[in-house]
Formats: sequence, C-alpha cells, structure tokens
Amino acid sequence: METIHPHTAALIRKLESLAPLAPEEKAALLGLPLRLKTVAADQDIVCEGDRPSECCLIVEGFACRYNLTGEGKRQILSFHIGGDIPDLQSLHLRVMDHSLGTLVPSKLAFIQHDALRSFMRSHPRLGDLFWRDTLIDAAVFRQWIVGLGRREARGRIAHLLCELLVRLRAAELVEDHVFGLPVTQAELGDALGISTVHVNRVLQELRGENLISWRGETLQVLDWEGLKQAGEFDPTYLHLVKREAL
Amino acid sequence: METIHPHTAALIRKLESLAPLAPEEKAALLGLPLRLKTVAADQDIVCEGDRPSECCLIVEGFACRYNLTGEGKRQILSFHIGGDIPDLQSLHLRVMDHSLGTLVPSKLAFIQHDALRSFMRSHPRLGDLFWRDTLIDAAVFRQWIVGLGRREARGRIAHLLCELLVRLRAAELVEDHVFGLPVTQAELGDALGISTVHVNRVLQELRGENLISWRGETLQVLDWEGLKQAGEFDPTYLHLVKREAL
DNA sequence: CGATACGTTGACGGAAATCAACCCCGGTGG
DNA sequence: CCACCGGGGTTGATTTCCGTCAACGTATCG
Repeated sequence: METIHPHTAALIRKLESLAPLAPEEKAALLGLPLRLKTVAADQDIVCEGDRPSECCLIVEGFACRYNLTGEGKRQILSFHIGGDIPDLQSLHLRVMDHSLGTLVPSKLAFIQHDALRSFMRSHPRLGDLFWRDTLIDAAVFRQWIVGLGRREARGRIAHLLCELLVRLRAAELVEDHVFGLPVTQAELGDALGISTVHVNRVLQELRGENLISWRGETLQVLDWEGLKQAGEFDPTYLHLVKREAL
Repeated sequence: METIHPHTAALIRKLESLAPLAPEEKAALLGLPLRLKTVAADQDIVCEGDRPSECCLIVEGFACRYNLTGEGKRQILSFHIGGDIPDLQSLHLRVMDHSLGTLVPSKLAFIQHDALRSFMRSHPRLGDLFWRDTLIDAAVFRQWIVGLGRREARGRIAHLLCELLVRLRAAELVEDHVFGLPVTQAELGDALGISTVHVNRVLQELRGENLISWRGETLQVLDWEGLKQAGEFDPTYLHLVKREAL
C-alpha cells in the first residue's frame, strides 16, 4: 500500500476555498498517508454507533450523512462532495451519532486518526483550518435548521440548490451554472423534510418559472438571481474566501 | 479590571462533563482573563454580521442563538446555559452568521480571542476539548434537523425537553427531574418551527398525559421514560462522559 | 388601575402528507 | 426479441397536521 498520493488534490482545493495555503502546507498535505477505496452507490461508509479509527476524505463522488428514526424514516443531514471530510468530527467524538453513505460510485481515501492528530500537531495552522472546516459544517446545519423551521417547500429546495451550486463551484465542478446532481427526488425530500410527491410538484413549479432545468443528473440554474431570491440565499454562512460571482 | 476570577467554575463543570480534567488544567482555566458583564433579559450579545474579537462564556443565565428571516420570522438555533460558550466558533469564523441573545438576566464573561488562542497553544489538550465542544454543538444541530424534518410537534417538544433536562443536569441545575425553564411558549415555537398556538395545545397534551408539569418557570418531568419515548430521545449525541441516569 | 405580556381556546383555511395509480425507461433473462 | 421487472418520476383525490385569525383569560407591574 502506497502512503503518498496525489489524491489530496481535492482536499487542497477545498481547504484553499476556506483560507490561503502556503506552498509548504500544500506539500505537507500531499504527504498525508491515505488508504484508498472505491465504493459503489448507496453504500454505507460509517454507521451510527460505530467507533471509527480513521476519517474519510471524499476524493470523487457524492455522499450524505443521515439518521434513521424509529419508523424507518430517513433524515439526510448534509450532502458531501470531493474534498470534504464528512466524518472529521469522529476525531474528537468517539461514537458516530449518524451514518455516512455514498449516493453514487465514489473514490474515498481514509486517514488514520493518529496520523491526522500528529499531522495537526506539526502543522497547527492546518489543524486550525480543519477545525474551521467543522465549524462551517455546523454553520451549514444552522442554515438547514432555518430552512426546515421557517421556510416552506419551495424556499427549502431553492436554498439547497443555491448552496450546492456555490459549494460545487468552489470545488470547480460547476461550468456555466450547470452541475451534476446525482440525487433522486426522494433523497431531496429526505434532506428537506418533504414528501417525494411534494418535491416533485415544487420542482415542476421551479421549472415552470424558468428558474432551473433538471434533466437526468444535470441541473442547470437558469435564473441565479431568481433562485437566490426564492431561497432567501445568502452565502455568508459558507465562509468562503473566494466570494466572486455569488 | 481583575484578570483572575472564580467565574470559570461553570466552564470547568461543563468541560468536565465532556472529558476528565487534570488538576493543573483546572488551575490553568482559572487563570483565563475574563471581562465580566451583567446583562438584562432579551438583550443581544452578538449580532449577525458582527466580527467579534472575543468569545462569550455564560456564567449564569439562559441564552439562545437565532436567525431572522426575510419576513421577520425568528428561528432559534440553540439554547445555552451556564458553562456554555455559544460563540466559540467566532474564533475561526470571522463573521457571525447568526445572533446571540439572552432570554433572562445573565452574567457573562468575555474572553479575548487572542487570549483564548494563546491559552490553547499552551494547553493543547484543552484546545482539543474546546474543539470537541463545538463538535457537540454541531451534533445538537443535527438532532434538531432530525426533529424539524421528521418529527411532528409532539415529538419535537418532547425531544427538546429531554435534551434540556440532560444538559441542565450535567450543569447541576436539575433537582429531582425539576428545573427552571425561563422560556415562553412563543420562544419554544420559534425554536421548533411551530406556531405559538400549536405549542400550547401540544403542551396541554403532554400535561394531560402526565408526562410533564409546567407552572411558571418551573418544569417538572413526571414520566421520564414516557417523555423519552415521546421524543425518541437517545442522549448519545450529547457525548457526555457521565452517563448515569439517562 | 389600566397596560402589557403571556397563556388559552375555538373556528377556519392551507400547505403538505398520504394513498393510489400510472408512465417511462433501462436492464435482464427466458 | 420481447416480456417482465424495478426504480424513478408524474398525477389526482383525499386527509391531516398545523398555521392563522381572533377573542378572551390571567398575572405582573409601574
């Protein structure tokens, strides 16, 4: 098993969207020991109740964190893309209080907690940056709460699409307001606390207003200003350094 | 202005609920330079858009974080009690993406970011513990999302009451399943995405089933098992070390 | 003693859940 | 080759949880 990989490229890009990186910091990141793995769609990476000893970096793909309730309903807590480390919190919280799974076939890279800890000791500035990343994670949760508590279906969907566009653009996965959204309407509903049927109706509404078009797995934002307005979207909470074209 | 205070007692108790502390660590915490302040009820401590240079430790009182939407609706994001540092995230996120305000007259203690940063450099284990605290914060957000997305009013209220009971017990503010809850029904509604009217009805339901009694600012949990069941409450997500009597 | 904040109650309406079809499409296998 | 199947999307009918409106009770306070 190799221990040095170029697969940290996505991670470096992600971290650079949060703060500028010095060349030696990027070099250090390239030295992180990774265990690579390719997984199919709809596979659990970590499960609620697990006590993982490593974190999962998404190199390529699409994943989500979720919780299951008593009646078998699923609540999706967040979506994750290349460069994200969705279970970074496991470094300091022994037990997983939710699960993490893929939505499409994905390339993952696992980093041992020990390796991460000693890495952050030798690079405290990057340690702080990882902390910052988990704090932004929490900020996204807060916005999600606002949506679930105070916005109706239309606003929730619009807001989520705005958020994904901005995050995917930071990951350089958006071309001309078009991006791949490999998510079913049922999954959208599980994320936004809306039934599949209603998700469908609202999407048709948004399409009818020419705010978006969504064919297959390709989503195009036709009216960025209109969509932002529909979702009351303000990207401040994502705390990105590059704020152009928001 | 004094620089050494015994007002860190609440903080120490809080941190001890997350991980055991060594005597020298407690001593170090007592040396944190604090700026004390007493504020009335319903006062903002920090506002959305601010760029604070200090964090706020709640010594005594009750506070909440909240967001206002376009139509002036308020979404409360979390409740905070003695020992909490609700805006710890401002250490690494320059701009506040939400506001923080008191619910009752409270004693606050402000700690300069610089002081906190240098403190954590000299006490890395405590630095990690602060990080852990913000991660638990995020875990609480996740549970709120599950509640807002997947539980109906009854379950949301029950879950919130369970959470408050457990957290207040960790802060040694619960005696015999009785605690002070200085929150109006309107505020409960703003926290749970429910209208005041409906909060009222559900509370009557819970009282009618003899799960709780709530007179004035005193809440008594009459049927702990029943309330936990009503809210599908599992305290794992709070990641407390003392897990007795949950 | 009004004023104000909070709690309570009833009537009505609406956003969205649920139930139940049905369509379309790609895969698979007899 | 085509029948069958399953997942995802679409649509309509019906139900329900909860919001809104509006009124009234109650307690605290200057």
